[in-house]
Amino acid sequence: MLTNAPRGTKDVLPNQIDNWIFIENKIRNICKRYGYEEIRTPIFEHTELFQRGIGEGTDVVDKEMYTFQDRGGRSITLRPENTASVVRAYLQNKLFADKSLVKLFYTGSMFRYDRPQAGRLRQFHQFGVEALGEENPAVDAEVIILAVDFLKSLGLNDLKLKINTVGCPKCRPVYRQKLQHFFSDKLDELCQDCQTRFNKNPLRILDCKTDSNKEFMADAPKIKDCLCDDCREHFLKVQELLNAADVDFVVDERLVRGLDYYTKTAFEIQYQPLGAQSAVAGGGRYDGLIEEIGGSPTPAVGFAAGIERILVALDLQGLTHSTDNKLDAFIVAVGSEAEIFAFNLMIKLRREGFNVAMNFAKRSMKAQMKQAGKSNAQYALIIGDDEVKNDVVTLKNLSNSEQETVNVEKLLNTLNKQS
RNA sequence: GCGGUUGUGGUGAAGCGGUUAACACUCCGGAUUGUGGCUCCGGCAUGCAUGGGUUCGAUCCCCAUCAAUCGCCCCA
Repeated sequence: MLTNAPRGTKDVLPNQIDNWIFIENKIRNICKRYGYEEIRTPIFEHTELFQRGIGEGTDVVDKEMYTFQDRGGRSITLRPENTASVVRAYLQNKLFADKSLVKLFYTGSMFRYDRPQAGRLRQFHQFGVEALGEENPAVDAEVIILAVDFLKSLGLNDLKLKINTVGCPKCRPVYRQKLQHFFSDKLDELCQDCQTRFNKNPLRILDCKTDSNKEFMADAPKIKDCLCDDCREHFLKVQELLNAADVDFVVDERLVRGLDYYTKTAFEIQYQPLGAQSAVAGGGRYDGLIEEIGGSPTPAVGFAAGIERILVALDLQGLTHSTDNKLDAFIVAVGSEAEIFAFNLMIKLRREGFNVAMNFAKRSMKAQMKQAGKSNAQYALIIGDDEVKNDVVTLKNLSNSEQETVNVEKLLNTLNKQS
């Protein structure tokens, strides 16, 4: 057990790091272009922040949070998502004072006590964006387009953008009620899960895998028939802007977000080959959250994307990245005097800016040469008694096997010419 | 939280209730004196996720635990 990482956690090993850096670079790059600034919030917060922000009754809050008492008796929770924290930071630091629209992005670890499976971890990483302070649907569109452009810039194909509107506190309750009314006499025809959804979140019944193809579903009330004027116009405007920007999307009336704070626009980007965990990014507008957390009413939009899922998707598409850090030279040293000479030379060369390595295991010359060959170095620098005596090194070009004996000055010249 | 499948060395893996746990790759060593990439030779699991149990005997059977994976749920 000692040698096993806790369930649902993963080491990112050196051979994977280049993929992460590739993604992180794309994130910084696109956020800069779109005018989003990076923010880093604590990895844990007061439990109450998430309870209030995400909402009691949601799965995330009810059964997926890593919550514990710290030594001072406070209830602390490892963040299951970052929107609530960003909003908290926005309020605490009065970022709203600087400008009316504050645009932020983040990346980092999130924690959810879920049953792990492919693309679902207990510690996972999200990249997300939050635009706080503007109700204009153009911001919804901007955020969605940013997400799409980001994923495309990674080289992903076959992405599917789904959008919907979930209404606002004015019209959603109306819809909710209509749904409940509609299903009230069909309860016994619904599956177990849907019977609990009936009270908890009737919108989800529409999305149920087992029930959604039942005949009467077609007659279920549609949200678009219940929207208030404001929400309807908002949604149309978002679609208009997406069309204008040449972003393909489908309106999916069954798309419902699991977190309480969403209003109006909801969207999700799927990468189908991922299977059950196909959502690589999801988000929407949350005009009520900031007030819920104690600020003055402030509209906002955002999304989050799952880095690990993106990595799986990249892998499925064969888009792996590696930047091999090629060695300029590998030093082969035989004998204890030569070893010291070689070590000093290695340090000197590194200080000159070269990428140099040597073997510390006192292995045979043959073995060291083998290692030099495998290291992909340009040159092997061979140092034995003779070289030490004459203060020179034998420089062997590993690709054409030519070698010559040179002094350190000449060595620097040759290496410089190469790089 | 529920259900299915799986778990053999650094890796990919074969294997059977009974004793040297195939094979390939990687890795390590060697093929005369200070030289790699090819070739050849040799070495590398007292151990078959962990802990119990059944049995004369278990890596192969049973149970539990842990983990991975797939689906449900949820979501990124």
